[in-house]
Amino acid sequence: MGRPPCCDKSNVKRGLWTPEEDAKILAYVSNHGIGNWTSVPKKAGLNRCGKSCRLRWTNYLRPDLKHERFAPEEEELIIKLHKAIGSRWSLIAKKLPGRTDNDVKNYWNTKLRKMLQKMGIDPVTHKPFSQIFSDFGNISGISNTGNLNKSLNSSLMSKPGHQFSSAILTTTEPSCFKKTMEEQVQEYNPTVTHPTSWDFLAQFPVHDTKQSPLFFNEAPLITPTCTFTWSEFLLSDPVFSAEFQHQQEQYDFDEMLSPTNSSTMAMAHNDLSSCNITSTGSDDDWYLNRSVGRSTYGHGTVNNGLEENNNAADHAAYYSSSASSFVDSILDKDRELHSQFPPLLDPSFDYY
DNA sequence: AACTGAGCCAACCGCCGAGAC
DNA sequence: AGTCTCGGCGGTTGGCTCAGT
Repeated sequence: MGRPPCCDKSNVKRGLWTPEEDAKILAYVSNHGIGNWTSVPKKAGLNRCGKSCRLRWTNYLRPDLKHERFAPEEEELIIKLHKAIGSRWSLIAKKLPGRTDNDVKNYWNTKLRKMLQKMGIDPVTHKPFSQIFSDFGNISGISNTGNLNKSLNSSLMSKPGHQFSSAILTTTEPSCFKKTMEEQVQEYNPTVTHPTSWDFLAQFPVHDTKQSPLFFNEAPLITPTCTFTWSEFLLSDPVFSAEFQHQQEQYDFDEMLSPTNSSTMAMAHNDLSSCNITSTGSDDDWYLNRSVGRSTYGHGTVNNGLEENNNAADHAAYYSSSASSFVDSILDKDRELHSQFPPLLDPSFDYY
């Protein structure tokens, strides 16, 4: 039969590693090098699974690891590579010396993904939300609802509680997706000649009119089982997101990687250049080469926002710069909504 | 001071392909 | 040939920290 198991899973220590355990791993590796991890716990005097030892070494104890914060150029490279190859963290980490796949994955999930969402960019497709909804508006056949469902659920509704219910986004309930956005809005309100995503959303019944104003606390809206965040939809709307769109269009990684740019950008460029096909010609390398360098991101404001230490300040400045017009836009749009869809809104929420 | 919730990250889980037996 | 583990990987979770109330 096969090999014996590496350890008794039920009889090994789990959880956080102590400094003493780390010291044992380090001492063992320095004396014997990296070999068969299965035998490491026994030889090093540890009551741990070999797999756990390998992970501890790989993700934390390796001497070549960086433990400081991610640099702006690292952030940019992660975003660019993620756009190119998706969540293949080990491949991305290989392009970031001193970083592990776990590091990159954690950083993406806790920082970069949220940052892109705040900027109105779908972290899965790396497209502006408005474009997704534009594409969505053009969907006329049932065949595309699966992709739409995946895209919406994975990007816009990243939180568990922020998902479209299957009652809305499945092929078994296609009524609202068999027609285009325009068709549905105009069917509901023929006076709307050029419906936006806002108009499309407005046709759905309000969930609970006793709740506080929907715009400012992201209350569930569409149906009792169908929730989303207002801010994300506002970003997707052509009216509200005009400024965001402008910034996104300027966020062009191709230009960012231009040799004429700063040394930081040149550094990223050099790193990316190493992604190109080599003599080994692996599929992964081909994938990287094929995809990297064709991003449509802009740069400038967004680029500044990527800098860790200045992140909060830059984002605050970025958002506040358009705050008044943004609020005005909301109020204007709400007035319009009141006039076009009076049954949908509770008059008690007249907050302007 | 106590509580709460969000952010963060180390560690675990489960799957897969390769290879040992 | 079949069964099993190893090593690698991406996804997820548990628990710690800290800011806000």
